[in-house]
Amino acid sequence: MRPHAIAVIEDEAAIASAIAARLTKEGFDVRVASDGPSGVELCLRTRPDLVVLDLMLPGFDGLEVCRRIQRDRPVPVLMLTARDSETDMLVGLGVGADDYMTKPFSIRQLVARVQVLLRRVERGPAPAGAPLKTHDIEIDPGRRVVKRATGTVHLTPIEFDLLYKLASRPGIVFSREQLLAEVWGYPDEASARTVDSHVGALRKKLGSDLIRTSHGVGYAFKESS
Amino acid sequence: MRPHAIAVIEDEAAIASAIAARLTKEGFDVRVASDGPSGVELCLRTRPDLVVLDLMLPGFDGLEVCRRIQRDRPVPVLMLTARDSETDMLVGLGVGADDYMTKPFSIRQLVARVQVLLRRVERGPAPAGAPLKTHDIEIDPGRRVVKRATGTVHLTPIEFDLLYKLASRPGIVFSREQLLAEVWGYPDEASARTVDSHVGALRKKLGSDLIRTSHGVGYAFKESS
DNA sequence: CGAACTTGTGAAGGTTCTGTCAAGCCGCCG
DNA sequence: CGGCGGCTTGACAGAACCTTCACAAGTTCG
Repeated sequence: MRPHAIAVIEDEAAIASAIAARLTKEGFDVRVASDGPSGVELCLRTRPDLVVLDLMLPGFDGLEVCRRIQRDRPVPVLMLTARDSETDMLVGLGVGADDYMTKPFSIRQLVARVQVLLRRVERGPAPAGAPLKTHDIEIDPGRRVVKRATGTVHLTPIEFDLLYKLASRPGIVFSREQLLAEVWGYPDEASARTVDSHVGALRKKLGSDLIRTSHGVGYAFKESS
Repeated sequence: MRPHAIAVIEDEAAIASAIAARLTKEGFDVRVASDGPSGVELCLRTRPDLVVLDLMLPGFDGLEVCRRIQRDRPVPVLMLTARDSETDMLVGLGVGADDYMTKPFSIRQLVARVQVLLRRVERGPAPAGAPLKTHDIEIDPGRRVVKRATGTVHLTPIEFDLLYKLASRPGIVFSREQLLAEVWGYPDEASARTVDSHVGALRKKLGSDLIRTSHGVGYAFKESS
């Protein structure tokens, strides 16, 4: 599986290199540009799987960059902004940004969101998100659909991500904190009990034996045999 | 399963003690230092699993502390800062901080981030634990499941941790105090007799010859032969 | 062999964790 | 604006678990 390519367009060298270093460490193929025009050029040339884009850039600003990149082809964009301004966000989302972070933010959080975004938008020629099939159940991350013998089951976005995460490593026990970090992306924005609720919802929809409770530890997807 | 050691380097006594109290309550082994030089000294001496570090310190500042600690060996750092200053964060991340919080913050949030950071690090270089296989028995810490020829055996959390500890060094006798410290984490949270109960439970479930009693000393897992 | 001490065992009691439900909040759409 | 689906949170009951205790059984050593 070829590593995901990520373009980082950010003029402050310190933050650009911090982000690039961490993403590289996570196994991504990272390219950096430090102003608007070269950022657009970089994206058109290398066709990254995801773009991390600063809103404030020399040349022309992040919104313009975002528009031009998206004109070429749809690509997930994680936008960064210095101020916590709601209008910034609205405008940003209006031109095709998929997520949004306000500085200061933690690099960890950024990595988590990048991963969530990539999975969420997983599609296209690369068969990266192969459907998982097991126990008469089929989980298709491309179409975000769950099928079983009796028909298609409707899951909410979080339910789907949670199920996919668990099913990606059958038998392995995930702690609530781990799930919050990896499925939600934001460890602090939900309490551990929230995980229980969603597990409960999944069991109600899919049957109670699909997800095993490891008392005092967490949850695991049922193993194939 | 020794408790994680955490160093807190923070000059404001109120904040330092609040953090220390909460982390201690969560089961961590906490040490506090109130200025840069003694903070570095503390870290070099006690080699904590994680450092909570204030950016603004008497002596030399948090960045310098961070650099010196990391020079010794890589250790996750959670950085605190008083102001919501962007440059602070950038520089902080540049010198190896793994996460970043702006005062005022909630202690709860801090604890959550500490746990996420520790978990993250643990999954990294030290693969938490490989499955142990011996005597027709398989102990898999990732799945928290015990298998034997006759099928899967259900163990409670402490039973599992205890068995894994003993089985990790077959033939070696562990004292009750040692087991309390390493499995329970806190020696004083249970009496030595509690260990006996759990050993009894394990024998009942797995057969009485798996765990050998060393009279007057402790218990040991059966040697391969 | 017997006393002193250690360990095995089972059950009671209290504590913590989980399953479940419903209320409240938010964003979206009509 | 009002309804709706989805997410989070808190409350509560029930389940799972841990600790402790008492006594029986075993071990050590004089």
